Amino acid sequence: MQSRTPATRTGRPRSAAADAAILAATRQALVELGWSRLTLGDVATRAGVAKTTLYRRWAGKHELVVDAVAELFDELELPDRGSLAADIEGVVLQFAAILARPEARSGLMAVVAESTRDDALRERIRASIVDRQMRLVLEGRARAQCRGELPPEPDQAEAARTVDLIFDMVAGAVVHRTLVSGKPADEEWVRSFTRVLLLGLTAAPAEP
Amino acid sequence: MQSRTPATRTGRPRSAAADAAILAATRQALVELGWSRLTLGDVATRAGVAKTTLYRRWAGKHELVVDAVAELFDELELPDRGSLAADIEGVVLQFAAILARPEARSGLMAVVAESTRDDALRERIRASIVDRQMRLVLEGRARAQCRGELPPEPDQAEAARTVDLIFDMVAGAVVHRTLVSGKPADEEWVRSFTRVLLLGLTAAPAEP
Amino acid sequence: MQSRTPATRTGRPRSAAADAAILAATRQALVELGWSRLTLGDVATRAGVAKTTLYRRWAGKHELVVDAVAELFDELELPDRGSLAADIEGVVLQFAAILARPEARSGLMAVVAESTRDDALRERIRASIVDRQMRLVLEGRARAQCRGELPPEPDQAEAARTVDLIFDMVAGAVVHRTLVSGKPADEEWVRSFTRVLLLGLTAAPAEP
Amino acid sequence: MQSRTPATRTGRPRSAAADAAILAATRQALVELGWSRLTLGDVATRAGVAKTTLYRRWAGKHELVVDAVAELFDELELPDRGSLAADIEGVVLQFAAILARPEARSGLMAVVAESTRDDALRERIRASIVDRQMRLVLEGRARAQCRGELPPEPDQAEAARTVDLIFDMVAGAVVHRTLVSGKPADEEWVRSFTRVLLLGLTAAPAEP
DNA sequence: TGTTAAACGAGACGGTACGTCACGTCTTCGC
DNA sequence: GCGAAGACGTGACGTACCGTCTCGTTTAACA
Repeated sequence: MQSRTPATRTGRPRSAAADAAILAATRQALVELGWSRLTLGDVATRAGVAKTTLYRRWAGKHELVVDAVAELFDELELPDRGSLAADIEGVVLQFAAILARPEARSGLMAVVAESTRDDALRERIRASIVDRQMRLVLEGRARAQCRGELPPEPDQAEAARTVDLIFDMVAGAVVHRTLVSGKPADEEWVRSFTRVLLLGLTAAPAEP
Repeated sequence: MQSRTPATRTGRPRSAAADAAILAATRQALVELGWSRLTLGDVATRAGVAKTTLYRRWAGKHELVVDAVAELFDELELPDRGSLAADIEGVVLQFAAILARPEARSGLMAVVAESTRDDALRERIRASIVDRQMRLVLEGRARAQCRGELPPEPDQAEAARTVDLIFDMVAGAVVHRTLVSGKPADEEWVRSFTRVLLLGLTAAPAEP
Repeated sequence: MQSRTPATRTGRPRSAAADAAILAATRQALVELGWSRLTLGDVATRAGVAKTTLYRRWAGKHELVVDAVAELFDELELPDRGSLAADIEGVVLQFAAILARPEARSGLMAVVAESTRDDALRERIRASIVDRQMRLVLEGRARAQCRGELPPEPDQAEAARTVDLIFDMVAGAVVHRTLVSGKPADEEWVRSFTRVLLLGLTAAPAEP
Repeated sequence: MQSRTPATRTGRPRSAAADAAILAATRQALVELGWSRLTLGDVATRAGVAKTTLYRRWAGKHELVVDAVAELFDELELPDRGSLAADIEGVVLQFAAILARPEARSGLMAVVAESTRDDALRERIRASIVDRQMRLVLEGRARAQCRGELPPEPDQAEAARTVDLIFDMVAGAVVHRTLVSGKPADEEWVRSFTRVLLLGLTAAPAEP
């Protein structure tokens, strides 16, 4: 998670249990207190761990919360629901369900806000959170192409741009609906959204 | 801005110049320091104002930044560009230009993050920022209906839902593109986005 | 005490009561905890004062304790007891009484220890504590010369050296007896000490 | 402190070397950092020893420093210089030379300070440091009595009191001169001091 | 034109959390 | 089976901002 290279052989090894306890405590604190009132001292106490142990593993509040929130997105999956529309609706609903949880709501936007000034943090978010979501988009597209619902992309670069666009549209719409408009991304909304998106992607462009 | 009712007659009136100076100083500090390193003491110093004066007008960092950022959205306009597509492209580009400015990037997501736990703040954001944007969507739709590009909406509630959906899709996509993906919402991207959105909306059958 | 020049006119003035409360709390903590277990946070709490207030006035534990202990020496006086021997015995007993108090014992040697590496601290100790004691030696000598018990000193430099010597002998003996040997400098000991000292001084021929 | 020669004794041949290395490292750290900045982790590193090893042998910083400083006083000797005055001058100069060394200055007063609250520490200091010095006083008195410079003491208790007094006067004066007044106990000062002391002890008491 | 009451700058105040440091204890593994 | 390496819980450190509170001083509307 945070230690890329073990590097050392000697000495007492770091407690793996501590990592899990800290991340769980972080999520719990996010639920109860929200981002701005969450303190690392409190997280350490909840985890039954010393503050120093926490600082040995994470550089600060932002990094810690990225890792704690990232674990929430582990549950995102893309079971085959039979059609592209159903697949999209399914994954959007899953995504909305995660964003409906207070531990995600409180922390996610805060770390994104900070990432506009901290490239390392942005990279960490990309690797831990965004890529997890992006993978589903790629998977869904491949599956739809297998089914023949989408034509195979001849142009590699154009394909990447399209995937980016779709990803920003999907994730952006759900995030905005949930966190800015403050309304639930429920089944009805998801169905409307999916219809517009899919139609926009598959209908023949009536360009002049 | 923040004082609904002056209520008093006597005494020295509040300096209007101080308000402007404080908001300008806030934006300057956002540019230089970002949200997390911005302090109210520093803002007061930059504005040539005592901390007390600042606290007399705003309850805290979040409220202050909402107002400071909100002013950036005053410049959003919807000149008639001749077609719905052109109108959308125009306003999305304007929106993207604002989000590209560091004083907006740094602060916007932070207050949105906090608003997930603070209803008064959410309401303030809605009134100061979101409504300014939503108005353009309504205006654009009305203009498109005048032009005959869109059919008049018979169902009031359905119309409101559609406007909400469009708004979340537009704002969400631009925000996600700019702040999460970290890529510019340039003309090419905006054209692609607009094509998909418009196609999805206009080709949409009134499916049950 | 610590602020030589008030320097400013504007702003909220510092609380004089806080100073007194902090120094009293420091002495109380010295009594209960001793030097090494005394913490500034605890002192602040005892004084009913924020830690920051304490740090605004003193640079650290050493400086604070110097001032707190120095006040103990304010009570040193030299009433005329009729003879040089009686004067010396009186002041040595006073000095011993102060060193017998736990708030002095705990702190005094600690700051002296630190002063061997910190010239500013040494100077502060000299000004706050040592000079208070030295003044008594000078006063006692002057009074003895008035009485005719001691001859007037013709050589200025020699006189200074003698005063320094006497001071180191008096203060050193009492401190060593009390803090190193750990035995009380009671009346009997003081009488013996005074006899030796006085005999050594008055019988001393002006040997080259 | 690795022993190059294996010396395949399956006992602990390193133990003695480690002790010496740790004490030497302690003194070196005292010189470079002084008491308050000396840390046991640093001492262990300097000695090429694990912190664990250090804690197995000493209970803490105070105990360690007592032992490290005590070794400095091993060099105190009392060669026969022919007269009581010369003997005193000699030993006082030796004592002053030790107190002039930074490893003694920094540590000695600190442990004395702590010993005012810690009886075990006081006892350790007495046994390791004070008795070493006291022995010289006893030795000097015995030698002076052999020479006939001092009369034999008939009263045992009175004799002990006198020795204590002399010891406190000698050690106290040198310590105070060196560490509090911050001036060197050089030959001139020592000669003056010895003259006063000796005259005070040997002259006939002119008591009324 | 003088009163007067609020707003102003300055900055000290009681707090809270920060991130660091050293302590003294405890694992783990290598020699 | 020591002993180095180092992670651990603990707790104090000194700092930075917070938001509040005096102060003494403008300053503009009212009298």
